[in-house]
Amino acid sequence: MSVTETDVRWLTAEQQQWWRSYLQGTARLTEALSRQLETDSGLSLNEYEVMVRLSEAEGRTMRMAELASSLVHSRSRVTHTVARMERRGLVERRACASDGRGINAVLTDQGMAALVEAAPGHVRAVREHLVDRLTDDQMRALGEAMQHVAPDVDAV
Amino acid sequence: MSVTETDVRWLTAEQQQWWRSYLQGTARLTEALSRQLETDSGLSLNEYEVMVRLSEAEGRTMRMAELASSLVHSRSRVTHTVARMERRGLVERRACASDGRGINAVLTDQGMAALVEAAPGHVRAVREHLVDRLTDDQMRALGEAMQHVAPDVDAV
DNA sequence: CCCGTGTCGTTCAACTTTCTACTACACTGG
DNA sequence: CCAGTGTAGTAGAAAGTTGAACGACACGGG
Repeated sequence: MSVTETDVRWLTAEQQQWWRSYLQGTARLTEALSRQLETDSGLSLNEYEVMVRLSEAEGRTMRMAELASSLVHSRSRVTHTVARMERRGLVERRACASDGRGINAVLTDQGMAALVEAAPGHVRAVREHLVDRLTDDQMRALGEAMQHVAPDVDAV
Repeated sequence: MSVTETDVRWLTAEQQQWWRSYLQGTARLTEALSRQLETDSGLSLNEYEVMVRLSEAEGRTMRMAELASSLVHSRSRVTHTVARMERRGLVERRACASDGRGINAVLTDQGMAALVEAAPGHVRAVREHLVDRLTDDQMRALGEAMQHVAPDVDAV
């Protein structure tokens, strides 16, 4: 039997409803968080995420590719982002001792300070727009559901 | 009492964990869906979303601003997106009879055809990466959680 | 040792999104 | 009927992202 239009497994009405809610919700949330960060701290959400990762890494240092895969960004994108941040003194780039191809991105003291200053407002916004509107059970359900997303194998 | 560092209501370890899962999950999901659409249908996720909205509207027609708020995009962004799509014959722009300022975006037959062709693959990807990995309860929980996101009042 | 293959990070150009300003029209109150 | 104010959509430049190609280095097999 050939695959025809009727063989498509469409979403049920319910599934579609929740899927739409998800789409709109993420869009609104991202929008709100970006705006807050940009307005209050002059940082983009991406830059903030970079700083968070670096701040938690050993020696506030990560390889570019590691940063990219953790952010689910292309290597090219991370190159640009880090370059911009370096110009502003938020991060530094250092050759990697153990791998001649590698570059380590390091969060500078200034970058760390910027993160410390930006964090409370960001966390407040995350609470305001999402966390505080959900019970702990709902928040866990949300997180657990999203953990089921397939890791993208063939990323750029 | 002044607001000091210690007054910040940080996320609990658990909340932070779910929040991270959410962030990574959405990133991966968006990435996967964009790639699938781009590869299989030559459409961006945004263009696809525009077409979905239009296809469901009365007369396959929507006002630009309506489209913008439904997509949670800026009006400017929608202007550009629709302009590009118009050049490809997917949509048309028509003056709005009832409001001299307004423009109606209309999904063309060609646009509808493109949507019909792209939809099965997209739905399959949504299932593969998310829906089929969740129980119906989990999917509902996800949708319900995201419905609690505050509608962004002061959007651009 | 060195070749083939693969990874790392960057570059450049094309493309998309954002930001700000602007024109045109709508609507309300005097 | 006509300010004043607000909304709809656009334009153009600046900023960010993508995708492909590239040089540099790593690494295993012959």
